[in-house]
Amino acid sequence: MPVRLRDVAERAGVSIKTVSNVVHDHPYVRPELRARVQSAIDELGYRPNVSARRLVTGQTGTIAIAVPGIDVPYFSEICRALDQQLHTHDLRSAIDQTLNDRDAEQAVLDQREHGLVDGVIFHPVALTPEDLADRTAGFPLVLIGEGPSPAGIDHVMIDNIAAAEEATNSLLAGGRRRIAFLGHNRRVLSHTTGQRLTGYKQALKAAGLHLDRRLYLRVDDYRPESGRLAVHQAVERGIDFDAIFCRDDLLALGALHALSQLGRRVPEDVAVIGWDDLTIAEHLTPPLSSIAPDKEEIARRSIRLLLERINGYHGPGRHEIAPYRLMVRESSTG
Amino acid sequence: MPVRLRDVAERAGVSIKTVSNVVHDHPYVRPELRARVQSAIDELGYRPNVSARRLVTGQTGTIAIAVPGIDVPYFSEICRALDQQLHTHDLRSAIDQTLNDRDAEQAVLDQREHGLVDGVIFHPVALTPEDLADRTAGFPLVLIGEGPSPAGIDHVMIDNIAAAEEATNSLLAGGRRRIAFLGHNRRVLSHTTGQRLTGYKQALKAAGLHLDRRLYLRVDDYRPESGRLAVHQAVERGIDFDAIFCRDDLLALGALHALSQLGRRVPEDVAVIGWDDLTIAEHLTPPLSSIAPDKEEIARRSIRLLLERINGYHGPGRHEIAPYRLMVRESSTG
DNA sequence: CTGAAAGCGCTAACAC
DNA sequence: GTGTTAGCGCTTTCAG
Repeated sequence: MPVRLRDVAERAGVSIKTVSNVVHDHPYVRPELRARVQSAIDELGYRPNVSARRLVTGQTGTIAIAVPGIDVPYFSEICRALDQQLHTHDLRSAIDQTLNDRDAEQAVLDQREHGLVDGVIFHPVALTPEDLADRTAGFPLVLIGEGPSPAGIDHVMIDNIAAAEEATNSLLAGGRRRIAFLGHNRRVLSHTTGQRLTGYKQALKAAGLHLDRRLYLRVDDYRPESGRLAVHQAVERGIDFDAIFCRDDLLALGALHALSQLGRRVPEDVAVIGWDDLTIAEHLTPPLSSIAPDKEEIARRSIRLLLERINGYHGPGRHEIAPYRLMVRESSTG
Repeated sequence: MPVRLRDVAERAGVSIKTVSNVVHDHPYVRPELRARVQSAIDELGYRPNVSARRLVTGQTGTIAIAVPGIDVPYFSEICRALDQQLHTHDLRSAIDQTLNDRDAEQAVLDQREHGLVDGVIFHPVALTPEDLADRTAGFPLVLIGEGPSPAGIDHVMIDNIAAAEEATNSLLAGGRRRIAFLGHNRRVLSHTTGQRLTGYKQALKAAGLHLDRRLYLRVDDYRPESGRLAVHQAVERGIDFDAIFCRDDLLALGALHALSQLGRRVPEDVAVIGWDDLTIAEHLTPPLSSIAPDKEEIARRSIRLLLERINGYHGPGRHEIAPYRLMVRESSTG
């Protein structure tokens, strides 16, 4: 049923090779022949069979992007950037959701199947450093995010500690002294949260403030609702704060919601800073200050590193730091 | 370099077929042999080659999902639902961004390459009815969204007119009389906007209100910033309104932002209703009322229709209406 | 129950 | 410049 190269060749009265040359825009095909072949292609509606091509070339032209959840805005935005940039390299993306599941993350390391993609850009969250170290080496892989990064593997991230310190400092500069940290994990501290918390602590320490662990507002996950509840609970317990530094914008959204419900004005009574600078951040009420990782740059660098691996680089793991900016908006001003 | 079936066969001292049987969990393989083969697989680290398998079976086990933008929250949420449900069918998804580009949408209809996916679930926005009608028939395709739906093609959507009417009615029931419609297109009216506008008009007409075209707040695109600007402009022009029915939640976000900047209270001065019921909607300030399309059901139905096509159904196009709910929250209450 | 062999559609040497 | 042909790794009849 499907039209093959051979069918086109017969129709045009040429050899398979000539058709292939036309399909691949090979130069040195007599214009007359080219035209004849092209019309045979059009008439027959020929479509190259990707699987056959992949089988023989061993290349798929596809890069896997593995993230915890495609509908988590930060990852949606990262995926959009990666996908778009991959297209400029004539590559396509294949997005994988790991849903915070360790087995699913193991599966992306394992590459249980061969010939599906040429490499993978991976934001792990559930894997341990050992998991990563154990991986079957060789397959082109670049890690993004704040997870563990064993020696041999390329990694792109922003400087979370510095960014958290800067955010906290801007709160301190605004005269805030009781700064809560929203997003401490109720169970094990995640890599991401840990680094942001470290920056927060460093800033407080540098300012000569003592650390009040009651200001760690804990959550089980990073849904806005969890942020909202955590802030309510803190207030119920009589914990006093004049600012909240949030682990990410989604928790910050929940915090804003809670503060509004509690009748606390933002930023007058409580200043709020988030992280990720989601597209929606500047339109929240009030517009949300946020750490803005340079997502385009994260995408650009991880693609570059991966392509080098695919093209044969076998050296040691590279560790790249992408830029970020602190976007100061109304939620933390004044 | 890569380990092939043959390598495993040699190592285990059996034929290729036997290895294949083990890989596919074929019954009737002597346990002893199975064990021997399995350990050869493990020792060698055998990974089946997907391209080869696809070439011979003609199946990819992959469904394309084509949407305008993967970082537009509504589509992220749809993609998440589709991807997750496809996994329960042992299918994987391949997400395509068309970026509102007609050529890119044409390309998904065209399927310029063969053997990449077994079918596609497609939310077009830029295609004309003729484009759709002209498509090379035969390839399994299901449309979602409010775009044109020519006779032969399966389509899943919600009843936009009824939903818009219901939303508008709830505003009317709250005593609102000057209800603006935010999201009218400055140039050509999109299918989606058109249907929602129709429902809005019908509700006003049924209530005996006359239509004031000055209440159509126009935009060039659906970014929050466009919604914010449109509301500012309306106020500057002295247009008076006590409610805004928004084409979608992102525009509604911009509207809330504008109203906050203008010092108009929501819902006291102006009630607001959005559309899509994004995850963030219930956490906005104030929580946003919204039409909630049943995304899981949209995913479920479109997958079902597509699988039927893939499994040989060649009948006429089906048109399915998925349910929706009006989520009434603070932004439109009182 | 296991083995041998044909061929999926394409690419790329290698001739001509 | 164009044609011939040998595989890429796997599935799948069909024998045994």
